[in-house]
Amino acid sequence: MSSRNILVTHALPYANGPLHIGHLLGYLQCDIWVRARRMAGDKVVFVSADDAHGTPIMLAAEKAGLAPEEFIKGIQASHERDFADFGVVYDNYYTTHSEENRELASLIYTRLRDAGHIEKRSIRQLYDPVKQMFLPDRYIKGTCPNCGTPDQYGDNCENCGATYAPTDLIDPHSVVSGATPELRDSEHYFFKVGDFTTLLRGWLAGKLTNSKPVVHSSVAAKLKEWLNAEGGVRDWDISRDAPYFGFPIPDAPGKFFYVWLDAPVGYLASFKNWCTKTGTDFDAYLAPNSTAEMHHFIGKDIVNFHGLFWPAMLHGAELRTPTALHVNGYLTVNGAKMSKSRGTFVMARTYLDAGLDADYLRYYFATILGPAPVDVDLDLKAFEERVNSHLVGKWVNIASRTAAFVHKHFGGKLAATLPASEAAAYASAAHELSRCADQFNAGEFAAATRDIMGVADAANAYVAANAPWNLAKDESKLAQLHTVCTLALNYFRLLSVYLAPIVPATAARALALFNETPASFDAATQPLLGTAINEFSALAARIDTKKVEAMIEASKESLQSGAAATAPEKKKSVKAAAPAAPASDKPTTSTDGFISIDDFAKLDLRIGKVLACAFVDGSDKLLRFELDAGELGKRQIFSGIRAAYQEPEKLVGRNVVFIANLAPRKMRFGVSEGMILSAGTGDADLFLLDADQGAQPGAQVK
RNA sequence: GGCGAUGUAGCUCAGCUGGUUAGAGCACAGCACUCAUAAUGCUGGGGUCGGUGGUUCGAGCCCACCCAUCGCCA
Repeated sequence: MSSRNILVTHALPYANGPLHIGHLLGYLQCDIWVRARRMAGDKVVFVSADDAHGTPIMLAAEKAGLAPEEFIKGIQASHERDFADFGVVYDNYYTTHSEENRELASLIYTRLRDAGHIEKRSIRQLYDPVKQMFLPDRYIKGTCPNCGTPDQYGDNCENCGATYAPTDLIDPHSVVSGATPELRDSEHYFFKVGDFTTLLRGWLAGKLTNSKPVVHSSVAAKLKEWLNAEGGVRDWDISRDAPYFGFPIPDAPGKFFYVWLDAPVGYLASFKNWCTKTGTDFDAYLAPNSTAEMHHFIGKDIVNFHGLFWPAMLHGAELRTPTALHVNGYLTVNGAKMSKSRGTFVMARTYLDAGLDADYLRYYFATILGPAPVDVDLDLKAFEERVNSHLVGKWVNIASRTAAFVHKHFGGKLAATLPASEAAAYASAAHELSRCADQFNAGEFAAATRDIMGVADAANAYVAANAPWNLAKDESKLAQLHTVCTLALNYFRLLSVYLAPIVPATAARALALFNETPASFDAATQPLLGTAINEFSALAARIDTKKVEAMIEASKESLQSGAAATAPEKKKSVKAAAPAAPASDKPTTSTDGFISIDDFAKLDLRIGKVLACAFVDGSDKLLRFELDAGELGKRQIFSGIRAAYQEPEKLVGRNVVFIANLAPRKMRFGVSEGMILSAGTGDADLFLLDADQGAQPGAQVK
């Protein structure tokens, strides 16, 4: 049994929105790896944090009418709940907006500065004179200088794909204030990454890790490309001007660390926070000569930060460099980029709310994950089939079809011994799966699940070949029956042990059959004999297609309610159908049950005067309303309240309340342009909301 | 435009440093079984391994060029 000391992190989720299943790909991969290392006997410290700084968060908080510190707390709570519910368990989950992080970031910066690796120079940037702040490229829009398409972002054109500087835009304007930005000079601080080219080449070649590769070969190729670029690795701009939500740079008034400087430092800050709580020696892991390992799980979009800047920063600050980067690709759904209109941009919470089991997504991801940073696909049909077939049909079924015999004929006890042939069969299977520990270690999850299912197939074939249901009919063959069931249940136990890192909750229930908990791979080396087992009860249900459909449907709906209000900052995030990209901007959404005033403001509630109301031919639920909405004109709205209002003509003249900016919905009887509000439980128990006399049609409800 | 990754049965993928008739799972067809959450077992159909041209006694695996997809950079 090995006994490595390992510090593990995954990319920090950005604190401006909820997690989606693309994020989960990398996080679950990381959690599976951690669990597998622990079961192999290693000591693992698994830490993470919310990435809480940067312009997008500052502006999102402002929009929500909250201080950034308050804003990020709500987001973090939602992240932590999602992680817990997907079985991702940390030793410490923290935030980059912490005292430890401020100290560490400052320390690293100061050491780099004192060693001469920081340089100041003036750069020219677009400035928003109204908002009085410098604007990141994404916060400037204008007409593409290449093809003339209007309303394009400051870094590239969606239409022709051209890339350019925001200063090249024709008719540029700030998406924050709408003002025309002006060019201004500002002094910025740069980290001279190029000073560390030799170190980085050596690190990539494994010279600091006893020749163990630090990244997958394809990632190494990419990093070498950057290292070999003409003119070397360029200096990295690490400062931002106030106002900025982040840490001030020591001795540099008005300057703040760029979010990407303190984000990876956040790994260490979370770890340090844990060290303090547990009395662990931080330096034992972080000193340059440490024998502990440091592994980072990241998405392929942030390889440059972790494969160039980060090792250079660490080394320059006299800290150890990472042992390995585990890079995952993007997640596509049904073969295409996650899409809000197709309902495949699924939030982690939406998956759970649809009633789907977290372990099922973990398992599916495991079956498609390898060590290469390639894009993988969540094919929803394959997801159902594979989970149903592998977990329910193969694995759980082994216990389901044999445990009852043990209780019925043998008092619930496994046989005390196995005949030589059965003992050998078990040993062979256990030996075969023992290599899974290495497969998990190498990130070969797909290979591991293939091998595990191979043993499950063999176990089912064994049961079929020995037909215990026939043996049970013959008194003289009961011993043989006992043997068959005992071996089959031991196969089941063996499989449960090796599946435990992937489907921890289900495996825990499985091993509870034997009064065991998933602890180590070694536990499965020997079969369990002579002991009592518990009654078998269903461990895993087949996926109901309707739940998957409901999840897709719910994902479509979340678009409709949020689309209108978040216009300025939605595009870039669609591209990142993927892992945590800490500096990307995603639409802001509410978190833990509370909504912000901003969320409320998205609803355009209005008074509508009922001009006409009648039954709808062909529907026994709907009433067709025609409303006078004042400045908004006339609206046709279908409302399912017929059971409560049998005489629709009597509603004419009332002032009802309706949602004016609900996305129009095409129905069989026409387009419904909003939703009329009523109170009650449904059917006949529904009461229209209305306003007192005097309210004008079209008046806003606030 | 430069560079990189990927491209193997309907789908998802294995194929180690080149070596006999290219594999698995799912899906599909037939048969068997009835212990089990209609789960399981057996059998079968199905691929000129993106294309072309090379190297080699021999290439899915090596080389060159091309095509497609994705990405990085300018």
